[in-house]
Amino acid sequence: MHRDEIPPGTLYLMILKTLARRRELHGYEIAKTIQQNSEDVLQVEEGSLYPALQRMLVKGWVKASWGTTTENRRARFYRLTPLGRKQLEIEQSQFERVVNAITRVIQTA
Amino acid sequence: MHRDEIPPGTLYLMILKTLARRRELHGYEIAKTIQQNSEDVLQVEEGSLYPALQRMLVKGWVKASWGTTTENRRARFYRLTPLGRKQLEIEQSQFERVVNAITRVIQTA
DNA sequence: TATCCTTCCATAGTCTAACTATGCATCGCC
DNA sequence: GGCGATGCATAGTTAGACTATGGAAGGATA
Repeated sequence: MHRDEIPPGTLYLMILKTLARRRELHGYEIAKTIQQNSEDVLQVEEGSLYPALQRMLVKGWVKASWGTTTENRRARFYRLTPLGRKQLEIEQSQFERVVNAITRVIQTA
Repeated sequence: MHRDEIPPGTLYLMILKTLARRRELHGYEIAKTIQQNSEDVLQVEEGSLYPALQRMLVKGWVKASWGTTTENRRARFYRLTPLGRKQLEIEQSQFERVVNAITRVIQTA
């Protein structure tokens, strides 16, 4: 089954939202969660995910701590910060706003 | 009123769709049409539009011819090619597919 | 034992495309 | 004269998702 590329910018939104409902997740879990929730349409490449998480750390949207998974593997766990939670709201409303606008254009046009 | 940036890739879609229902339009008209149909949410910058039209010419999605506007100005008119029409269908279904997937992620997550 | 898949992290480098800034020209209006 | 709107176009910047690649550790299997 063919997978599509993720439109630049929306990766942040999906990561933020995925983290918002959990206490903490590590990178691999985030990727798998997004893939599953998109019903396999979206595939988050590792070369996209980890740089994005680094940027989000710098921006202060997430915090990270090293730990071990249930399978006893070394992993880095990410948690949303209050700033990240605010950013999520911004990104979400922005997304809806833009998608609605585009939809109007390609319906009305 | 704050305007949002256009997600990379969707500009093609909006231009194609805008041209699909007209015989021909020049660049400035395309920009204004998109802006109006989006209810002023989307602002197509000239520095985005004209390079995009050039690329679409190269791809063979549009044809161009010089003429004069109703206001007697020199302008370049663009028309959709059959290839452009096919591309429109591709872009449109791709857009819906991806947006639906993202929506699932940010609702389910 | 060797091999292979999966899980997990990370970086380097490429590439697309939307952006800002800038330049040009003409028209109408004040 | 100046200014805004109409029109086209290019140069250079930037963000961010991608490919490719590297590593390490676990479990399964031959």
